[in-house]
Amino acid sequence: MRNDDRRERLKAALLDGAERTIAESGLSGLKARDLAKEVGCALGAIYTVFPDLDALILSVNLRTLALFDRVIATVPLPPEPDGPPTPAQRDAAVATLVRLAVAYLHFAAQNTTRWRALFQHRVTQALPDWYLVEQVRLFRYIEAPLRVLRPDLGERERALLARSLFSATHGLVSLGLDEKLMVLSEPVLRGQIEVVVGALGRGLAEG
Amino acid sequence: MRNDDRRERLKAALLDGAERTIAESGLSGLKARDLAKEVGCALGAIYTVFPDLDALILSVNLRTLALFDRVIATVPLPPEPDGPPTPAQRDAAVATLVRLAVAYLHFAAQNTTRWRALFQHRVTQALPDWYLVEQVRLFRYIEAPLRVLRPDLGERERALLARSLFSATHGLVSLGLDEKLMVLSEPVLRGQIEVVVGALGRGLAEG
DNA sequence: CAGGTCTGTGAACGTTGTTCACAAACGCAT
DNA sequence: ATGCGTTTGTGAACAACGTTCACAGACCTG
Repeated sequence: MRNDDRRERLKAALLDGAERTIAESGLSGLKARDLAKEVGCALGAIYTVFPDLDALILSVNLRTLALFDRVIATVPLPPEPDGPPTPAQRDAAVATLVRLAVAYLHFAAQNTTRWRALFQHRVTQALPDWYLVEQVRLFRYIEAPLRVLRPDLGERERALLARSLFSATHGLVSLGLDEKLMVLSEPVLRGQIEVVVGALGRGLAEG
Repeated sequence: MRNDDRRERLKAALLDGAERTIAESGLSGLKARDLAKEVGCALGAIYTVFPDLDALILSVNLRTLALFDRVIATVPLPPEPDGPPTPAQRDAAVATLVRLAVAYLHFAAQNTTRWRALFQHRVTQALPDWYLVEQVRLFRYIEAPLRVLRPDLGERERALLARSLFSATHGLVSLGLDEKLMVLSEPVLRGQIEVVVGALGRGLAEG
């Protein structure tokens, strides 16, 4: 029992260390030897807890997703009317979409490297189930305002559209914060998100 | 002179080989030793033409951008009315935006690995000027229909909005073709792009 | 053709992630 | 408490990578 305990503590220490390093220097800054030195274990000890560094990174990414989930959960969702929405309800739903997108931007801007690791990390083998489950959970937040804007859509179509709205927002944030194109400041980027997501929401409602 | 000639031929051979390898196995499949063997030169010869592999990749990426430019140039752009646009002109502009986005999707789907290399490749140092110039050139295609939809915007605001529209479309395509979320088929993705970019265009016009 | 310059060569270097024979620590029965 | 089998952590060793560099050979020039 004492042994399992140590194993758990080693795992936690590795996750903490890896998270800190990624937050500080990005994914490419994570080196097996440095990490071992940081947590005070042997190089090989890492591989007694995780099959490889990819699995470790995936676990760190899960932490990031959970952190984001706690942030996004604070965005108030609109009540869902039964019939076709009134103009005011429509505007409220659009505003919710914008708030969700801005929350995403804010999180990405405040946790740039950790957030980048979520997407920068290319996967070699199939992703574990818990990773996909967490993703679907996050999409549900988008589905609520969509139910107001497009009550005509079926469950499946709405889920697909939610994913697309996330993808579009992610593109805005991702390329906005990327050095590859010119980096935009968060306020400018927020303005663009308000314009684009706002237009998107209004366009969806009338379509 | 004969010497410069050989140098040019070596450069072209390296670019061809690297392009082929990237198209076949992605960025991570590009290895200095394999490339040298493929083009029949010594390992060190690569570094007489390019300072490092990053520069080589950047040159391959420029080729990809040029290839895409030839594709996107075939999309017909709407004539630009002087005053406020008629509803028909507005619809035509929206249709152009959708066509541009679909062309982007189609190119990405047909040249997946080459296209991925454009964004997967994280840059360490500042990007060369010619790279940025090419990017701006591509944004111009989006600016034309925007001029119809939003004649009220200034040059700078319109350029920014064009960039944002590209970013949103890129997000749709990028995550749509990514294995990290579930991969969508090109037809499904095209449908989503039509819905989202269409709504976006209409929402922009009325806003 | 001789001399100097430039260029391609591939062995060698430093850094990676990952493995594995061995030693140390642990748990349990005596 | 003590001994013994098992499990666990160790870090040297391995393979693969990008990059460098002393040297040998090819090239141009007088």
